[in-house]
Amino acid sequence: MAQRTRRMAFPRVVIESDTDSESSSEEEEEDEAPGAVAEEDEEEEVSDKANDGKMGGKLMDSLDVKKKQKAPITISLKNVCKVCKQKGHQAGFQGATYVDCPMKPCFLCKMPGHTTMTCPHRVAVEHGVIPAPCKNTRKLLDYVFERQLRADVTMIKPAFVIPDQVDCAVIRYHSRRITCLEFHPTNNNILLSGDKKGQLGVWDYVKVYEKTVYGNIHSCILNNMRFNPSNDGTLYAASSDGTVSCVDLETGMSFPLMDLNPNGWQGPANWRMLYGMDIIPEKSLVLVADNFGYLYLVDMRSNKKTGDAILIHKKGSKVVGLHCNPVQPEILLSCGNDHFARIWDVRQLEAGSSLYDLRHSRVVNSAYFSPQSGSKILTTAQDNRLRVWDYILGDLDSPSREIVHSHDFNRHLTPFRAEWDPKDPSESLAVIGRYISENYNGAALHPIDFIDTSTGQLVAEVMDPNITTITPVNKLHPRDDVMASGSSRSLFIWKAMKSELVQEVDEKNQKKIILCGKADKTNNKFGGETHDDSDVDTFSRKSKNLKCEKRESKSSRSYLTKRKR
DNA sequence: AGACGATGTGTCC
DNA sequence: TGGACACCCTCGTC
Repeated sequence: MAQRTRRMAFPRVVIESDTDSESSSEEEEEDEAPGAVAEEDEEEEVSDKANDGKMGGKLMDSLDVKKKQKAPITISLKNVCKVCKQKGHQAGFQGATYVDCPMKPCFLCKMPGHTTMTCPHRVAVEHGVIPAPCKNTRKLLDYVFERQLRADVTMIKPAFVIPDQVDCAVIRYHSRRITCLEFHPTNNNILLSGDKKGQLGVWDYVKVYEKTVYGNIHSCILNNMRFNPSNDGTLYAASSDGTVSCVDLETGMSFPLMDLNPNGWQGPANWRMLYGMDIIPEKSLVLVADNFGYLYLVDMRSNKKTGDAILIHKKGSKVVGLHCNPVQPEILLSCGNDHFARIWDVRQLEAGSSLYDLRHSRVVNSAYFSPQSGSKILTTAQDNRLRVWDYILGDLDSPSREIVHSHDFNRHLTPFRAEWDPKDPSESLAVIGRYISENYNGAALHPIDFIDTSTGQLVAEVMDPNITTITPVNKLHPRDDVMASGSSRSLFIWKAMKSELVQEVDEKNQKKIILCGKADKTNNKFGGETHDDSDVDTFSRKSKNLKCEKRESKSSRSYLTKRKR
């Protein structure tokens, strides 16, 4: 076409690296014919001798000559791929669909040869389920063993209940992104939220208006919270400021249980940050771990550290998660940046004394025992895989299952953590936010995924067209069919209800969306117009009108990749 | 509307 | 071992 002849008339741009190579760019350029490209080509000035498109000594010489002559060489990068910087294709959004760079391995499963869009773990091949080698090689004794070990866990999977409708929300509630959530252990309607600034939110989501943010407890990231088992009016919080605080929820008054930076800022090599935390009520112990690989035990009665810090992960690496077994609280599961999750016996803790080391290929964001029997383990790693071990007393050398799931974005977002549904009697349902977006009816949304960890199947993808931000923090209620989500600075409560019921409830009580903070543009599309500090919008069921239809082809996909044995 | 920057991890030298 | 730099679809602010 005209555009092409024009292109031919201008010298080809040669970028100064030899990677702009070979045949691929030539062929692909012919396919691509946006009008703007030709225009932009006019910006490109390259020496005449570069016409053959090959980089060689001659060309380098000529470039040198040009440099000496101070002739400006401008190279427009507008029509190169922003991912690989090569010509002939463009990565990025086309409408609400993100097109991947074909030169990179799949961003979802990390394997070369295809892109995220065509990844077998994303696209349904047969009724949405990838045939997996589910050969059952378990022996009879295994079943006897399992029944003894998990006597109270039903073997028959009940229907999963998915909280999939936004019931109420506080938009821009926190001043920084939300990092952790916790439901009150006895008061069903209270949600606690921590943020990157160290602030603690207390919200009664049934009364909706009753909300507080305590701002003076920590000076930076609130990483984990646990309730005091002997007084549910107080909460322990571990923060990147190096302290564990004990907070009175009524007053917001707090005192530090432990401060690892008593002398203040002594440079990054000395600043200790606390990440993982859990509690052993029977021993009145708070366990916390820091960014240098050490575990600390704090006595809740004396509020004093007991014993020395113990190196539980690679020296200098962050320990991001601690979880005590619900049945055997002395059995501790830790995980961190050294690519391991480790099982420990708290009664005989010393460096290198772990009972098992569960190897991962990248950083482990979280590791949890199953909530009722404590006999399974679920980990989230930054290699885009969830791993499940079905028995802690079985073979732990490799996971029973690896489930490919998009959650690897680690910077600028709170790390994704897959968590068990505490109410699921079969201990198989888990929830985790998804990083990668999907095109739902023209909107790019990041769903919250419910995954059956016993099969790898995606049970539900929950989203609302008004929530366009990623939702990395999700907590299922310990007793009610309710889920809390933290997305950026906002909190959402989801309920499991039939949509008519939601509508009915909303008509009775419409004011369930609270808008806080500045009213500038935001990705959360709830509201629109708002006023100063805090205002209330009708939950106008914009979301209902916009309610997205699931894409037919992907309505039941599986992320299962590998099943052992 | 577009630019910028706060940020963590991996890889290279 | 440590510094420099590269990063995929962020998100809020100016």
